[in-house]
Amino acid sequence: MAEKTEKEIFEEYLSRANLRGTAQRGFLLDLFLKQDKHVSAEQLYDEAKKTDSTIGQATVYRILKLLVDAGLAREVDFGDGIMRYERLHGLQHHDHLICKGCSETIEVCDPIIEELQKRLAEQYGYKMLDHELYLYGLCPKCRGE
Amino acid sequence: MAEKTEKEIFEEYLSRANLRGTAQRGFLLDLFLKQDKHVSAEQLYDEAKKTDSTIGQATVYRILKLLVDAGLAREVDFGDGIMRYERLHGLQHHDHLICKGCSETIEVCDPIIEELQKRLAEQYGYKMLDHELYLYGLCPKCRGE
DNA sequence: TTGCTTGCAAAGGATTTGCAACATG
DNA sequence: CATGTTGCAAATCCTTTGCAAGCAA
Repeated sequence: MAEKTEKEIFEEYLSRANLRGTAQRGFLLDLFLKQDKHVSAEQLYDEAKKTDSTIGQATVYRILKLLVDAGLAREVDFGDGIMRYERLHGLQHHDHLICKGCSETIEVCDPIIEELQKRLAEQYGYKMLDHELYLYGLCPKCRGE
Repeated sequence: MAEKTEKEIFEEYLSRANLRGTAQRGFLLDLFLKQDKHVSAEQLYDEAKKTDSTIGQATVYRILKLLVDAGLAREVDFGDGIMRYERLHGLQHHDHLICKGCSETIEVCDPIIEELQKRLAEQYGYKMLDHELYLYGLCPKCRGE
């Protein structure tokens, strides 16, 4: 059996939550999936306006929240006051390595670190549900300058 | 030779940066050091008003920034839109384990994880300067409920 | 005296919300 | 058709900034 598509997941989520399918929801899901990097609500809004100039930003904010609830997106917070969203479904978990010089961001992953985090939480009796790891540094380019 | 006190560090920082010592700066430093948990600007402001009802919140925001610059405080961001500040000087680095049920926060530390993070960054040619790790889970109490 | 600091209030920027018109199931 | 949804604008929240008066060096 093939894996569910994002569209199927989203529709299933909507109907289970007694929410409705609308043109905006379908359109913004597609547009969101086309982004290959994390996007802010404003970036997605600007992108969306190119196709549908009547869309409202509140709609973009609201639908991004739905995507998070549906398990299709996750919020990433680089601490600059802007919430960004990235695809979650079908991609492996990763953390972020951020250059303090040029803001270039790389997705990284280390299964050993993940495992150690889980154990660390358990040492305190916690059941770990989630984590966020941000590594800040200087990329090769900015190191040299 | 005894280690420098926070007050000394702050005064040194101020004079090196051509800034002035003021009653508010001394008072807020003392008050900040008395907190045993991270505080938000607003919490510190409320606390400060008990002693000095004329202090302004802008002053609190400004002085917290100074403490960060002086290396005496660090910002922690739990993702709820409120920036919190905690003591940095003289205390070992730590990360945060946050209960999603009751918001109880524990400071944790694992030197092995820290080392692996540094190596992970180096694999990508980055020089790691800093990191943030937040572990979200359920504390023993909330696990049971 | 010079110019950094303060407190106040207003401005700022990201996100949320109230509401009337609209569209879905 | 009952209710969820949208777009707009206004409102919110935390934080920053402009400014005139106040103070440190």
